[in-house]
Amino acid sequence: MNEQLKCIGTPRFFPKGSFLFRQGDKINNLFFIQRGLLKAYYETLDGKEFIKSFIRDGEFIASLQAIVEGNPNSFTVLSLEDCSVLEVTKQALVDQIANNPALTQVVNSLLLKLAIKKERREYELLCMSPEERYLIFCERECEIFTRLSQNDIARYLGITPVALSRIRKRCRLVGGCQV
Amino acid sequence: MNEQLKCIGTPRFFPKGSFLFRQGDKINNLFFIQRGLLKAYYETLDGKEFIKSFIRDGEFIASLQAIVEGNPNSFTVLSLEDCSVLEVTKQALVDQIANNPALTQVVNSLLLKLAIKKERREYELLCMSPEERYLIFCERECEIFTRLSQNDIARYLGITPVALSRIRKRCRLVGGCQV
DNA sequence: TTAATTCATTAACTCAAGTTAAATAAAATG
DNA sequence: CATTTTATTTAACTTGAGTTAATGAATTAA
Repeated sequence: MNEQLKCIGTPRFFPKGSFLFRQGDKINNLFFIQRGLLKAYYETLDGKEFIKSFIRDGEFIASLQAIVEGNPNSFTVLSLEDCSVLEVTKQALVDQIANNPALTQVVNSLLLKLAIKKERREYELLCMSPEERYLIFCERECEIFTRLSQNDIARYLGITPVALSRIRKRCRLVGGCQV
Repeated sequence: MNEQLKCIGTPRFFPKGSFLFRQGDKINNLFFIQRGLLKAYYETLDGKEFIKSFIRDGEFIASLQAIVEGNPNSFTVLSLEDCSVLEVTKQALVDQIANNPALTQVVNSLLLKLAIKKERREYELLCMSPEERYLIFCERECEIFTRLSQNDIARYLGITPVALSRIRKRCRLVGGCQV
């Protein structure tokens, strides 16, 4: 979390189960998470949910497409726990960058980190089986793992809760994964 | 393609079927494509191929992880047609940015575009079926579609050529897709 | 033009994920 | 504590993708 951002942001509290923003909204804000846990997800017309990412303290969430291209936003962000966040408007960020060019570097490195994160997610969805994705998720996200429901984990992996339950059983039998 | 990049890049020619770089290499260069078509792909130990993206004129390809974090690069880039590219070293780019801060904006917008592109790919891999991915690919990439083999298209969609052939048959029967 | 090679389709079979519904288990509530 | 509600597991069945191998079509080379 950057100190310079704190100056231009508004602190906000979102109790567990509240929306930061929703699919279809016009968004012009970025949210820097200071405490808590959230999920960003797509919802289809027939009510299916696909979780894009979990966002935790130290990370930020924004709809690039909405902010940059002015499109209505394509996903929903919901708090899974009580959350303290810093809300920054696009305008405040742009103004601040004008005053303080060093901030461009900060934005640059955030974007770079985001691109790398998305590239890794692409790799996992493209090259790995649901079972492999589950195992690597247990390992890498072990800290938030216990704070999530099977349902949410399944929707993040791109499978149904039923399929995840079967995968967990398989892993238990093999003895590799005792989570 | 940015004029400022042209000054610091070296023009190179890659005939069809040659590698720009390979999985495992240490890369410090970015490549801006001026003409041609390439594929970037992951290769597994047992020889399976997964195509990360196709890159065409006006786009650039680089290994962010390799350049930023100094890791060995995780994918291979191969030319599918004769290609004219502009090779820019990380060092030249960094130097140029020091001299010319405006270039930071250029890099910023490239990164932003990349992040948005990856977000769209994430959406397709997470939320869409192989069949839906195929149909949207036909539609959106119709220009390069005819220049690609079924094999490469399948590996981009995350399925086997056999599965793609079956999908094409299904679509033909329905009559929706006559590609 | 033929032969060789590569690319695409089809068939038969296996396996894992989706779907629906029922059965447990766990958590929240009165 | 008992009850309700929610979360997770299991079962039975369907569907679609992977695998292997054979066939057919299109390209390339001789």
